[in-house]
Parts: sequence; structure tokens; C-alpha cells
Amino acid sequence: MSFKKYTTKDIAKLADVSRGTVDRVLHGRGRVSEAAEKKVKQVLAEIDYRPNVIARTLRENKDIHIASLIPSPEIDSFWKKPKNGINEAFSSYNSFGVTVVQYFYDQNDPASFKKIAQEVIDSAPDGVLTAPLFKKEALDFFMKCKELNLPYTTFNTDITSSDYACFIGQDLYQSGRIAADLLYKSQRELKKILIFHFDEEISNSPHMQEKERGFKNYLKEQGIKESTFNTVNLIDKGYKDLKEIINTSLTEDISGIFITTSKAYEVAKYLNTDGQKFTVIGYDLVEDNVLNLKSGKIDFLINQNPRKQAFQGIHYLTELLVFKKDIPKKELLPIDIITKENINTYL
Amino acid sequence: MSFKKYTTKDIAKLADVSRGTVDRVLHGRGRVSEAAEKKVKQVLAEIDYRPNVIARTLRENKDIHIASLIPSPEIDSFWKKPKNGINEAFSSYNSFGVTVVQYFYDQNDPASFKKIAQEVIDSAPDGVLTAPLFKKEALDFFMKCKELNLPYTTFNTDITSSDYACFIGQDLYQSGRIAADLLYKSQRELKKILIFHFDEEISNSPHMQEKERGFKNYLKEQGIKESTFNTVNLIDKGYKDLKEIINTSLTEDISGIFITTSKAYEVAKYLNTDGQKFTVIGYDLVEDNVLNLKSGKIDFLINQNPRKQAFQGIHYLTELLVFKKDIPKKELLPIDIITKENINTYL
DNA sequence: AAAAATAATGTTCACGTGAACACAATAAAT
DNA sequence: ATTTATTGTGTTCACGTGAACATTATTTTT
Repeated sequence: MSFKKYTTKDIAKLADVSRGTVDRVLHGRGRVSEAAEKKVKQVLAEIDYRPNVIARTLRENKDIHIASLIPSPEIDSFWKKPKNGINEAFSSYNSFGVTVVQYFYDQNDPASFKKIAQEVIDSAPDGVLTAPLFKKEALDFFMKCKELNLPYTTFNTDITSSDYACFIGQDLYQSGRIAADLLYKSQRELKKILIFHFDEEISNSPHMQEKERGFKNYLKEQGIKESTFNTVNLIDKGYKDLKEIINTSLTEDISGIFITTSKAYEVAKYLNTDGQKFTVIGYDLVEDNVLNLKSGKIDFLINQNPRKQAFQGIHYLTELLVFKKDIPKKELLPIDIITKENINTYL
Repeated sequence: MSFKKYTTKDIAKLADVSRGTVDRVLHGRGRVSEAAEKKVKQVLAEIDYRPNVIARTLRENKDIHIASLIPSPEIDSFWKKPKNGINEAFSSYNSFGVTVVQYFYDQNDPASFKKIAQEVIDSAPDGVLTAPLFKKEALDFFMKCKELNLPYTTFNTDITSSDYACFIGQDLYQSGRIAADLLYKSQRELKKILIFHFDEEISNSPHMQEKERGFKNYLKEQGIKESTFNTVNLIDKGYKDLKEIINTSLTEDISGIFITTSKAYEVAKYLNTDGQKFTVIGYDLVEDNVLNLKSGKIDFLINQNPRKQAFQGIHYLTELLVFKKDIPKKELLPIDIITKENINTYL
């Protein structure tokens, strides 16, 4: 399956013109006679010319400056993994002249996003990777990017703005269904089911609602009644009520607990290690969740693969900016099911 | 985190020598005075010089010819996915001058491996990717490669020969444990468990035994007795006895069926879609398995990710041969759990 | 001391692309 | 009819590396 590699020099010879003319045709730079253009295009149609990306990249020899803008991992450790993904991508691609500067915002403060986003723009990057959380502020930011002709990729939260960008994430509705499927498979009969939303900011809520919708829909398809579910919203940051809520719930006979965010470990605090008759399902491989998975307090975690999402975001920017390749508008990553037995293969 | 990019020209200026001398020092090509060498090395120690891979690759401008050697997908459709992985890697990397020629052998015939392996060697490739099945023949082949200084990567089956190569695969023992964990989680009490080995060739057997060992060990840790298991070996190609075996088994009350190869669909033929009280677990997302997973005859599939294994094999050869990077001796990929709800996110 | 051999260093080319530049041929303007 | 635009075409350079080649400095041999 190997074909001759044609160069512009070859084309020039075949079309009986100079390399300069070939180049002008290839890049539509004008200043070419109709006859010459025709000859060159004819040759191009016959052979499968693919520009040598290596040579082109060397020629351009420009440092590509990418800025990333994600919530601070100091505030929510969930963001450690995207941060690592970005670092990994950086070391993979910096031999191609890619440089990544990371910016962080406070996920509880839209104003902080706005402020740092402006800093990002002021740094005049060639591309931006961002995990936006606040719809209004994000759309403002995206509009500015578009005006500046600044390509950006987004991940985690799909704030669809236009077909200009590329989103990398997961199908949230489906991930809710998967949780339900696991719960259903591990329980002979379904009694009460608890659904927990940890919602420090209203901004997260479309996220969580999609998951809940998928979760409930699946179970309703199996004939489970709406009254089986008990949805709990926790909006304070201390989660003071949590202990009481759980203890009260456990006096009843429950079949499962579904936590729609990475905060399953908060629930796990009030559970026993062994002999749980119910199934606990949460999201994300943050450290505390992993510990509870291993100890048996959590049965399943759904991996959103935030490391890979972020990596892929940088990857696509590199493909676009360095290698001038086309990139997809949207990529949905696999939804991994994690148990205490396969967790180690994911770390 | 962006540093100045030093070139050999910069180094030459800093060390007050010519670029030629710098190059001789860098590549240990001799013909350099002690004094000059010292100066250059001093500069090199101070700055973090990283050769520009782009420029180097352009300079070398050699087509890297990789040969892949895997079992024929025509004989066992499992090998379609590695084949696709290889094709994908080919299109990802052929812009870097990488060419892959695929060779296939008959997985039921060691002599065929030997013959095609010789063809591979005769084609004088720069690197080889292979999924070996026959230990003796594989070791012969690896020895020849080593003698010829021909780098190779292997996947699927870990026939450890030396630290010369790179293996990409999975922890089979652990994957057996994962199957057991899923079975255990989805059954309140464990009655009879069937384990099926589809073993066309003895060559597969270490593979399957590792999985069985992990599977049983996990359950024994949960207090399940050895007598719970019923292991069935199927070595003929028609699997004539299968129907009777299953029908007989189903008269008893069984809790689960574990199939250690990609042939779960053979078992599924004799199962009902609905109302199964037992759990069926198999391996690999081959077409027939996927269909049975979706219809509910199979509950879980464990994904060995053969596509990615093969892709990664080519990837590492490219890193090594094109970009002169170091590659790991061994890489174990995540073990994915697949249900009818997340299957689509993997396809 | 001059010639020859060896060692050390510097210079140049090629890889393929993209664009600036220089030049030739034609058309338009004086 | 000569000058001046305009258009088309070919040539050259730079990107950074790696190695062949050319040159200069030093040592060894006669």
C-alpha cells in the first residue's frame, strides 16, 4: 500500500513548469496563466499529491502558543486530571513547537472566568483549550475568539455555540443509563433508589439533569415507578444535612444510590464497608472515590476520562495549527465502567 | 513553561566553534580536540538542547518500512480489529514517511507462521509488529530479528523473549478477576458456574488458563467452593457437542457462564433473550458478540481493545524509528467492561 | 627543512515547502 | 516608438539537521 511520494518538484517536471508556478496553483496565489494552471491541475488530478507535513512544519517554524483555561484543581481536585492531560499533551507535542500555558479560574465564580478569559485573550495565543462552566460567560468568550479568528476546543461541558469549535466529551444521558443498567443488573428487585446531586453552583445543573434523565428513563423502561426515586439536591458547601439524610434513608430498605457528580466520596463517609445490600454508583476517578471503590463502599464509578478529554483537546489544536489537518466538530469518548477490580488498569 | 529553543547553531556560537564540531560532539563522531569537546559539552550541560525532530526527520527523509504479522481475519474475525488499528496507525503516520505492509498467517498452522515470518524478514523492513501465537516459532522469529537488529513490537500474546522488544497487551489474570467480580455483583447467591474454553489450538491455552485462574481466585476469595465450577473445553472446530452440553446444563440451576475467548456468541446461540437468571460474560467486541450483547443474551463483554493494541504497536515503532524516542518494554492497556448500554460509545 | 600524513575545524549541500525576489514577456500608456 | 505597467514565470533563500567535503593546523616522516 505504498505509493510514490510526489513533491512539488515532481509536479513541476510533469507539468513542464517551474516549482514556483506549481506552488502558486496549490495555494491559489494567482499570477498564473490559464494554460499553466490547467496543466498543473491536470497533473494534480492524476497523482495523489500530499504535501510533506514535515517540510512544511520546518519551513513555517513558528512556535504555536496554546492557552488552556480550566477550573482550578486547588478548589476541586477533579480538575487535576485534565491538568495532567494537558501536561502530557504538552510534552508529546512540544517537539513540534507547541507551547501550552495553563490558566485557571474559580469554578464558583463566573467573574473569575471572565477575568482570566480576558487574560487568555490578552496573551494572544494561537489556540485555546477550555472547559467552560458558565454558559453566558462562555458564550461571550467564544464570540470574542471567533472575532479574533482564534480557534478553540472545549471539553467536559458542551456549551454549543457554533460550528466553529470542537467539543470533546461524553454522552451524559447515556452515562446515566449505564449507571441504571449496572444498578439493575446487580439487584434482583428494585426498592427505593437515592439520587444525589451535589450542586455547588447552579452552573452544573444541566450536566446532572441529563444524567438523572438517562438514569430514570432506563429504569422506567424496565417498569420501575417514579415513586421509587428519591432525588436529593445538596447546594450548601458543607453538606451539613448529608449525614442525617443518609441515616434516615438507611432505615428504609434501599436498593441503590446514584451520585451524579464526582462527590460520591461524600456519601461514602456514612456507609459501611461490607455487607451493603445496595449498590453505590458515582462518577470519576478522583482520589477519594478510588479509595472508597477499593474499600467496597462504592461499587461502580463511571469514568468521564477527563485526562483524555483534555489531552485530546490539545491534540486537535496541534493537528489543526501545526499540521493543518481537519478536526471533528464533536468527539464523544467511551464511557468506562470502573470497579475495584479494573480500577488499577486505568490509573 | 516555554523555554528558548536552542539549535546547533546557537550552541556553536556559545562554544565558539563551528556547527560541524558541535555535530561531531553530539553524535560522538570523533575528530574533535579535547578542548573543543569540553567547551561544547559545557554549553550542552548548561542549556537544555533538544534536537528539532522535524528538521531531523526531513533531513533523514527515509521511508520507514514497517511489516505487520498477525493471524488472518478471514479465518478468525477477531483479527479484523487489529487489522483496522494497523490501518488507522498507517494513515496517522504515513505523513511522516511510514509505510506499513500487512502479512497474515493461519492461526491454526504453526508452519504458516514460520513461512510468512520468513517472507517478512525477506522484505527487509525497518521494524515489525506482530501478534504471535506459537511460542516456539515466535521465539525463533524474535531471535532472527534481534540478530538483524530489527526492532519489533508485539501485542495480544506476551511471549516474553528478551528486553529487546516491546509488548502491548492486558493483564489476563486480572481480566478473569473482573469477570468474576461482575458475576458476583450481579448474583445474590452463586450456584453452578460454567466456564467455556474454545480452544481450536493448544496455542491459545496459556491465555485462557490465566483468565480462568483469575476468575476462580476471585470467587474463592469470596468463599465459593471449587465444586461450583464446571469447566468445559471445546477443541473441535464445529463445536458439535456444545448444544447438548448447554441444554443439559440449563436443566440445573446455574448462576453464570464465563467464556474465556471471543466465542461467547457460540454459546449465545442456545440461550434465550429474556428472563435469564444467570449472567453471561465473554470477551471482545466482535460483531456476533455485540449483537448478542444488545439482544440481552450476553450481559457483559470484556474488551481487550485489540484495535488499540495494534495501533499502539505501530505508534511505538514510529516513535522509535522516526523520532528516535525511547519506548517502554511493556504497556498494559485498561480492561474495559462493556454492557449493552455503553457498547455504542466504544464502536 | 621540506614533504607527507594525520588531526582538527569550518563550509556546503540536501531534504521539501512557501514566499520573497528577480526577471522576462506582453500589454498599456505616453 | 520608446517608456511604463501589468502579468506570468523562474530562481533563490530559510527553516535545523547530519554528513560529505574542503580547508587549515599540527605532527610525523623522510
